Amino acid sequence: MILPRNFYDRPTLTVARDLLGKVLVHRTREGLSTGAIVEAEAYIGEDDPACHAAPGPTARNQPLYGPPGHAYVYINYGMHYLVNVVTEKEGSPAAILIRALEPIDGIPLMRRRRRGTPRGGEIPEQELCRGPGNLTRAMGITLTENRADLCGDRLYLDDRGIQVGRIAWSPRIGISVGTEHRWRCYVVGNRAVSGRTAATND
DNA sequence: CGTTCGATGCACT
DNA sequence: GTGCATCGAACGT
Repeated sequence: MILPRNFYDRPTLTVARDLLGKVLVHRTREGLSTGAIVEAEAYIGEDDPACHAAPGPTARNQPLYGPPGHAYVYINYGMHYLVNVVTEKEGSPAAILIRALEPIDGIPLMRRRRRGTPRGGEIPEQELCRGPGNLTRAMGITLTENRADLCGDRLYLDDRGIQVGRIAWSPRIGISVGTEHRWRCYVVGNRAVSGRTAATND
């Protein structure tokens, strides 16, 4: 079942928790690729210094201010695409960064997409979508998907009734401000979760 | 095992 | 001009 718009129109931390175990689906001309979300981070409002909405509305962060249930994709470090799902009602900027997936469908396609990057051909399955930059690469998500309606039929989230194990919360990864919030949630012990060497797991 | 550091493009000040 | 919501190669232990 495709998640309806009202799934996203709720408090962001609640949506983040409920995202774990849901299946991200991307249909392209190349084929279908899907994976279960095992790690996500919330970015909430202009008062969150790590949120792209912190400076107020700009050209880039416009999707954050838009209606829930849309994708917000941007370029990070000049070479990685990062994908978020927009939450909360229009005008209240918040989103959830998808940080890791457990691959389900289209694994050969994921491998092909990551080929050409270092280690492309021989990546273990559990590492294909480990990390926000890696998963967009494997899923074929680029700026073309920015603002995509997640209630459409190209890029969406599917509830397949997957039960995840224990969930934990930690500070968000890779930021220098807003570290007081434990707004990163993940499936404890899952091999596809990023940040494995840090004290940010368990 | 651990840490450091370069790549690389663009939004924003 | 500055600073990234990253990744992985290259080192050191």
